[in-house]
Amino acid sequence: MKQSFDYDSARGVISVDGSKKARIERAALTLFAQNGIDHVTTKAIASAAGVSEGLIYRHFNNKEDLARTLMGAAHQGLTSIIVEAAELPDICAQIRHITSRYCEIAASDWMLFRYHILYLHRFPNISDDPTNNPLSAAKLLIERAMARGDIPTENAHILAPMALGIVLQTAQAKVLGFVTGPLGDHLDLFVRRIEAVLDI
Amino acid sequence: MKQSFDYDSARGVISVDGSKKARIERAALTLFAQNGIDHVTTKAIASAAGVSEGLIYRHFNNKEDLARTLMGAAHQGLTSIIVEAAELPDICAQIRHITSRYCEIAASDWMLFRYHILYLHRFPNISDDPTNNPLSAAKLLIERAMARGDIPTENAHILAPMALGIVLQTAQAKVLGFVTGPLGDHLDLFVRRIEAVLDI
DNA sequence: TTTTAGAAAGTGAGCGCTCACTTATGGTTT
DNA sequence: AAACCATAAGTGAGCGCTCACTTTCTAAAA
Repeated sequence: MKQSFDYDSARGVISVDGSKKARIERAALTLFAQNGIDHVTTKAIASAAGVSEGLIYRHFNNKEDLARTLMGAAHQGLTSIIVEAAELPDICAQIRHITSRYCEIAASDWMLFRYHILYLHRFPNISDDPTNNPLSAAKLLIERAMARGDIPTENAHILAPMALGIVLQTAQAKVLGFVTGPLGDHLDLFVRRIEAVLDI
Repeated sequence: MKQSFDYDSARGVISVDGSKKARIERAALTLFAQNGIDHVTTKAIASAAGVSEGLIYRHFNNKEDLARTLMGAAHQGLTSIIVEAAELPDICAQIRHITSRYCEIAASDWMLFRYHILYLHRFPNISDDPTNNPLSAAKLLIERAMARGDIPTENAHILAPMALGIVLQTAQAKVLGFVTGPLGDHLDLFVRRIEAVLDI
């Protein structure tokens, strides 16, 4: 089965060709993110995508498989941002890169971001791969910075969710309607506070 | 309708008498937190509570009403912790109090905590009341500390989710299985990093 | 204390309906 | 004609919820 939902790391968005499969994926992602997976019918996905219901089952085994595929793409995309950042020389540059890219995706594809935040926990097997998972990747960056002596040695395993949480919890507040406007408006604040959390 | 699910702020847990209504609520909370609201049938709730299915509808209008009542209790309980903290003299004491109580609840009633973290977004009308909502309450504490000159003036509206996120995102990591063991093990680290986020 | 009667609590079989998934049919390309 | 793609109609399992009925509680009347 062709994977048309590859993450385009150069542009920071999910690439979507004009194929019907891609239209199904985009329609499903939007509806899932807005209404919750269980409140979206396959008829509604087909209708929003402008295709027939049966076509969904030509490309995916079932609705859950579709939802999981979308989550896998989102998860992969967000993880790769952190993995890429390992190339950068110091932890400060890494933080700025990751934060900036996260804000970019939140702005350019809020539905993808929202879907990942709200429903990741529904697919436990996706995030339990320690090699492909934002928390593990972030932990690795932090541990390396500690080993280099760039930041004080501390419990990296707990600092990783804390650091990501600076951005993700603000995104959650945006989901709840508490925060309005683009996350990118607060990019500098994010970076400074993540540095504070890591005791830089 | 009698409200048997009042939050017991003296003990930090949800009080549950032996009534059948309370047993329905506890069974529903546990199943909802574990499996997601839409994957729990009313038959399963009744069975777990040891009552008939019809009894659920003597106490609640429908399944959604039950789920909303539970979320309201959880939300109220967690908000009141932050509101109570306003009595304390300085921001450091407030941070320690809130963090400590959050960890206590996560330990004593993890299902309640988990339910609140995972499904709050499903009930937008619950959190849009600015007088009864953890984010607003936290924002108020931060603004007052700024007014007193205890911490530098900054965007309190963004700092509030960041500060809560230190604990909540670690809790989310626990939901995902990345973090294991009680949150309370990291109480001191939480407090220090929240202070860092607020630039104390 | 006993009687009595209405209210409240409790039951569980089954109804109506939704929705994920299938399949028979029609159309298009090679 | 053969192979493939797409559709719309169809199906049945499973769900929330109802309702006729029973049991238990409460308290006033006798």
